[in-house]
Amino acid sequence: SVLNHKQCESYCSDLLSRIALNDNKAGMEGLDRDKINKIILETSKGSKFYENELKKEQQVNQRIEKMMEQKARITKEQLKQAQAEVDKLTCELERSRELGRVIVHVDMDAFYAAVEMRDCPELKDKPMAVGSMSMLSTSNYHARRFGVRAAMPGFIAKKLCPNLVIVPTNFDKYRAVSAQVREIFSEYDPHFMPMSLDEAYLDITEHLEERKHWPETMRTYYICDAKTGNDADRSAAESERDELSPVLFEDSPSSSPSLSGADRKAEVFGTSAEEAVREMRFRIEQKTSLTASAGIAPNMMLAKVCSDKNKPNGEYRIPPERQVVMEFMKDLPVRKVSGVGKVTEKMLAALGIVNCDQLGQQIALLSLLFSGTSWHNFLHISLGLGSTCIERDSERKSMSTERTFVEMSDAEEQYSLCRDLCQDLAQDLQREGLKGKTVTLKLKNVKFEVKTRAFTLQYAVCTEEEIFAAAKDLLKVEIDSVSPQPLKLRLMGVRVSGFISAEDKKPLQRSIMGFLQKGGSDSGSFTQCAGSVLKAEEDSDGASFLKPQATEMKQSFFQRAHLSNTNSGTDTTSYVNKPAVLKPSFKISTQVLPFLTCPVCNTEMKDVNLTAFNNHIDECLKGSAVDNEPTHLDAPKEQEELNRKPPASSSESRTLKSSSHDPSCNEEKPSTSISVPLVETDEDGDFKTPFFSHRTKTNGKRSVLSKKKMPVCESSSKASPTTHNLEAITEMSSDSNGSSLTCPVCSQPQSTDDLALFNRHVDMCLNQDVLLEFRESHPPVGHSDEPALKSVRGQQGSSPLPPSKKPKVLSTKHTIDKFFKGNAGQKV
DNA sequence: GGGGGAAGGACCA
DNA sequence: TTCCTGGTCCTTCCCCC
Repeated sequence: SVLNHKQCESYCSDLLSRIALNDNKAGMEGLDRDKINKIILETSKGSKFYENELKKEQQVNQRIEKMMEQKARITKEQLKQAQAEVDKLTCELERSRELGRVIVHVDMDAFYAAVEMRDCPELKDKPMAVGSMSMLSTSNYHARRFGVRAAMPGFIAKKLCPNLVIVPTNFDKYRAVSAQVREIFSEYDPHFMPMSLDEAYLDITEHLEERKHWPETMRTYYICDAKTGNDADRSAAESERDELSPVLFEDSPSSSPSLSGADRKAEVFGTSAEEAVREMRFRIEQKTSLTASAGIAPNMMLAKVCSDKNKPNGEYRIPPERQVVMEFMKDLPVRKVSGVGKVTEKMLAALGIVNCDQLGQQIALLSLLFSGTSWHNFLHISLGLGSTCIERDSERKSMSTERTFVEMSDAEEQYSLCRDLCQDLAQDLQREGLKGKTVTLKLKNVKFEVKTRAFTLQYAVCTEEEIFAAAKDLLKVEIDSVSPQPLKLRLMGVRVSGFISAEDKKPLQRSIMGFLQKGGSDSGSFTQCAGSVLKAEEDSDGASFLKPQATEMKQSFFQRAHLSNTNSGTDTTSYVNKPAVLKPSFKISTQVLPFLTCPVCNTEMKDVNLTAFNNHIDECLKGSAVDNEPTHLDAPKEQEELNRKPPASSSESRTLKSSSHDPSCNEEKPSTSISVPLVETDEDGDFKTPFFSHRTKTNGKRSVLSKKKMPVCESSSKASPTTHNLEAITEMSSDSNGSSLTCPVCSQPQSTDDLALFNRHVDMCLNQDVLLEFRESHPPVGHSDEPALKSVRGQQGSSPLPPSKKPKVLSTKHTIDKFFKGNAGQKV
């Protein structure tokens, strides 16, 4: 309402470049673009999608503005220097120009649509498309005359062509046809490079060499009987052209133009590249009743452009001569080149560059405005250069799955969907035997804004649990970041990337059980145990909080565990007696261990199930926190009960966390872990205990245990939650008259006549180096000078972690990490 | 300053 | 009423060593 007419026009023209018809496709020449664009615009206008496209367009315009400002600042001298550099590079590129390879790009014509038309001949003469009302995958050439094309929503296509028939996709069918086509490709190049179900690059150089010596019989193909598929026994009548080209494109050339008589039965193909490719297309057509187009050139870039030249059912060849290549490139619009999309096209157009000839003339300028990668690419294009080596067996870099749905605002539903996606992805990964380190969550909100949030683990993962453990934390941060408003999503995706190489796939890490078992043989890799044995520490609401550090922590723990175990030959059972100190944030599995001592009530348990042990500790902590009294159950009785108990659900398990009973406690504040030891330092921050002499950067405040009860959540600069927590534990461990206390580290009863003495004992029990580092890097929660976590992307709207979530388990990471580092090979 | 992770975006079929 | 899915690569920002 505030825009004037001119601005409106400008906005519309801006938008047109983004959502207007892209007629850069075969079969779409000479359309009434204005009319089509008007319909597209009217149908789209006002939608969230439209608004988002407008926003993106404005961003591109800003980029262009910046670029133009930059251009205005370029001096003649700079340009001259740049030109010299470009000339030098051009000479080098010319010297290394390779014209000796014969590269072919084969592309099936309107593939999905053609398959559907083949299988349902009544569609042949109708405008049709494959896809849904939301999105079309492809359209036939009848539909293209109406402006209907791939990547267009079906409802817009229906506006353009009300009679359009939309057929749902059937990928199993397309895959089967694709396999047939690929069989033929492999006969011309066994190492061909498939790009998708319907296209591939081939290097037929070797084939042509051999082909030269082939007798005619090896280059003769009989016309297939379309009814029986038998290509050895055919009558002349069955070889009518209708059967040769049964499906599509009445105007297109046949792949067998020489066949034009009643006695046509066989086709003899020559030895040239064109003939070999025509033969290949002929065979594809005979085998599948579908047509393909092809480009033949000295490199992949040119071959790709050529395959589009005579679509459908045609081929085009650029001979291996520099002059011809340059001539071909001269008038070629930059947008025809693979890799130049609408944004690049628009930016180049702003500089007056539309075709490749203009591109070549402006490389010096481009070298000052674009990145090195970009302008090098432009230079290659302008010279008609491209890859001459088809990358064989290139490895997959990532795998993902995503789903679009109607608006979803319910967090529980979102977590559930997230798990489903992780499950699907895990199955795909396992099917291909892949494991990756980076888990990425992709979210698209109802405004069509896309966000990706990634976390890189230290070890590769592939199971549903492992992937979900990371993905759900990423999701939680996003949900929390808009809380109390709901996160309104329309798409969610999960990706795993950073695949490990074959040699890395060997299990390097022992599982926690392997670690805990006496002389235990490794039961598997870390990744196997990570999902099933370990669980991220869980928040009171049952969902784990986001903590990339936590995952790192888990891994550090295992790494250390492994190192200490394998490097030193430590008796692993020696750790078993003190599991609570080592891994307070972990849920422990159902493995039965011979001997465990509860660090809270000091009960010894024999042959106890670890989950049950965990539950016991939870109960002890809970009971103590609520009652402020130690929980002392009759050990044998309790053990019996524990062994009967089923494993706790992940949402219930909060191992070794003390919970707050202070009504003033902000629920955002994390409950704290007992993992961080107390440290006693002198005024300079040096440790008082004799065997630690590091100087700390902290203020040297002395942490002491006091009998005075302090609320766990009351975090201040005076007392860290760690102090409170240990205090709580200590209180829990004291007997009723307070004359003795159980050390939470060594579990030995200690006299409490002198609390300072008890404090010192605890200090001695702990590796204080741990706390030193912890305190240096992680000030207590709520500390006034706590640094705010910075957003990774700064201005780009990424969500910083909620401050309250940060230090929860960082302590554990350092504790455990350092603990093992400092105690490798020692008994704890 | 370089390496590497995270996030966003361009581009492709 | 309704604008996908799955992939690669590049750029930018930021942190850490």
